[in-house]
Amino acid sequence: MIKKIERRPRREESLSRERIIEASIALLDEGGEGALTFRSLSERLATGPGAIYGHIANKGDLMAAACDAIFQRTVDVGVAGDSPRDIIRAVALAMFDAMDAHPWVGSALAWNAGQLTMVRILECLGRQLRALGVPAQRHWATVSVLLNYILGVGGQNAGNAQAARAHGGTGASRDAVLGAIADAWMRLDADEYPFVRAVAAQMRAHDDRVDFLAGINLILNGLDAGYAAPPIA
Amino acid sequence: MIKKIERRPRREESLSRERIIEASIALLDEGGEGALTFRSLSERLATGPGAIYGHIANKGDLMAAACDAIFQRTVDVGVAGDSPRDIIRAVALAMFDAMDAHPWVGSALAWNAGQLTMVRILECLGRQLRALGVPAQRHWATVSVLLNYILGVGGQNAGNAQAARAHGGTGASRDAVLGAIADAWMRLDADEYPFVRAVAAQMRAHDDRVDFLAGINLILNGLDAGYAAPPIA
DNA sequence: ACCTGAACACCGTTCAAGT
DNA sequence: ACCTGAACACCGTTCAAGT
Repeated sequence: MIKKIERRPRREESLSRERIIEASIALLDEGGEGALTFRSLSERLATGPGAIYGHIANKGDLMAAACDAIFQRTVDVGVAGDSPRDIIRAVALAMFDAMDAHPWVGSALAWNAGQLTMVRILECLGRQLRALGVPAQRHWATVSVLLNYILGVGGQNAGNAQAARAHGGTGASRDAVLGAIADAWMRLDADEYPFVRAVAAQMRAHDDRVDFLAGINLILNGLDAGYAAPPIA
Repeated sequence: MIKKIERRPRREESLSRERIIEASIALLDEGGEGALTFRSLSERLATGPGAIYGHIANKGDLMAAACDAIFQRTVDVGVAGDSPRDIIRAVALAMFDAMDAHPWVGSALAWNAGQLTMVRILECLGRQLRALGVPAQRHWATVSVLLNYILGVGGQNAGNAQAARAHGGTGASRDAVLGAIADAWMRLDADEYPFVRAVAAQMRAHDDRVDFLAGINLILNGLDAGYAAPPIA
């Protein structure tokens, strides 16, 4: 008799929190926020809707865990040797890219200060601020400005992605949405809305990532001038 | 016979878009995001769920209109004679206060560039940037930084309000939530998370409105230094 | 102990039927 | 023309019943 190697059949990897989160991310990436359902999820996992509750508390918990998984490696992008400003820019861009690739993250992302990932990002950004010489009593206010800006852009991106999805496919529909807005702006009254009319062309052609980085730089530049109300213009 | 003045009975103000939006805002203020339902709304308006669709397209439209109504007067806060920076601060604070008083606005607020209110805010902020001497080719990038920051803070406030509502009433529960987070931060590993531990106390005691204004000032200060990557630290 | 899936109490939206 | 409200196709969540 041929000696069969004792390789236990290793049954179809059983239900686990990781497998649930992995499947959730796949569903969200494929179909957007509305595509994650306890029914669609349990179908993909070949189980019943109730089984999921053995591993996660509720849908909010599930969404938070999925966001956490997306941000998992975001903090490690800072290469040793870079300046504090470079590290902040790198981490911010990594967060932007993650939220750009998975737009549903932006809308589901409240502070979630309980999640360890957010704490890790906070720690990373905070250390750079310390290295930049931000005085200790302003540490909290300063990191929270950075994080609020980053998460705010993510949330707006999420809204845009949802609008683009509603108006059509994934590719050129963003241009179509932006173009329609720009056209509407051009039709506004010239006396009442001169600025919006003038800025419409820039809006139509803008690059989200470039503008995002410009905002980070603006905040970093502002650090040098401190928090006091600036001199009267 | 007494001459009755021809004052037509003016039947119980009939269903209208304004009345629907007004009732929606009341429901959202009283019970948060989950309290607005076509059933709860139609009950309050003493009608059937279907009647509402005669005046609004769908729930997204309803939420957008409610947000719009909240921001209606936000732009008029700038008093003539104030400096551009003062006007920007005043408008930003007015938006913060509106989103603070109606936390559901923050989470429902995507760009919504179609809404006239958002265009008006854009126009107001943009004019001040022009007055501050921001070069024309940077107009769009700069207003979008301001707006993304403002809307981002609003979104985070919305998340906090929802968390506070879940954990208890309205008053001291915010302190409880913040306190619980700060306590958790204090228990983190001292070698791995020195910054987060050190900043926990500030976080516990922070004032959202003060920090928000600090962020606006940071951005305004950054304007003077331009958009180029700052010198290596 | 863990999975199953019918059942419950909702939800947004529609539409024949009324007035 | 406009309102009505039952009905439809969902949703998150629960829980007796199975294995």
